Amino acid sequence: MAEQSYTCDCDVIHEEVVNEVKTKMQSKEDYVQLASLFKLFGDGTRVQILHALEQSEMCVCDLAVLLGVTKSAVSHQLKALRLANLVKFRREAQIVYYSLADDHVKGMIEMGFEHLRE
Amino acid sequence: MAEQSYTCDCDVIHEEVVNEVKTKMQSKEDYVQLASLFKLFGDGTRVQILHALEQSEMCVCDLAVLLGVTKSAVSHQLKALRLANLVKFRREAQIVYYSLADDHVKGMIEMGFEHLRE
DNA sequence: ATAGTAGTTGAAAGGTTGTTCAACTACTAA
DNA sequence: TTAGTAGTTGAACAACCTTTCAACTACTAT
Repeated sequence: MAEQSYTCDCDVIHEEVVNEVKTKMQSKEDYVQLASLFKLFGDGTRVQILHALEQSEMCVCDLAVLLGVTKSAVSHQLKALRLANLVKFRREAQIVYYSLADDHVKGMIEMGFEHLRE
Repeated sequence: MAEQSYTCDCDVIHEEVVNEVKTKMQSKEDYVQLASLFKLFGDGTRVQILHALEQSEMCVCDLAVLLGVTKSAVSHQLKALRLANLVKFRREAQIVYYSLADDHVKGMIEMGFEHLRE
């Protein structure tokens, strides 16, 4: 068989399988984007914030007290969650109330906890 | 009200809400464990491996060719996935075949892609 | 036994990430 | 206006993560 320009360091062992699977795969960028989403759930503080907001909308100070971290740390994480459209917020005087943007978050966290219980 | 030893840098604004939410929260370690699970989906290479194995069991070289990375990189990531019981494997002569450990993985990835499409 | 391929592993290097700190804005109350 | 609290932000630092490289094990075939 003709030589191919592999970017890896080994031969194809099951070429048909690889080709078949290749047709089912999404683009590289899609996976990077998907990974970025999961990454947001991949931090103890952030996942706590998300689970807390599942129970009730809360302001930055409430979250800081609940988690035992600084306002700044919470605010930084909320910004990341905001940019990914996982949380939304409303301002009332000086206080900014955060809440979950939709129900996907709840489903993700439930599914995660389920896997751990198994 | 009596002074409390807060580990954060602000006052409780909505004490009842915080106390109510606190009763619904899991332990800190539970969130750390949950975050560790999500962290595994939070890397482009790993999430590609998982999605590929959703289609068919494959050996390390197949995966390396499919993703365009070295055997070593794939093997390192597979080890992490193995330790978290997300994938299982069987050896046949020199070849080690990997596959998904259960159906939770499929559900997680589906839910993630769904959120991105929204 | 020898050579070859599949796969694993530990260390090193570079990049990414999370928290802290200090300075800032936004809004309120006197 | 002034003081005070809520919240945000950027820089810096430390911790962590991913890939690469080189050396290794496991198994096969001659």
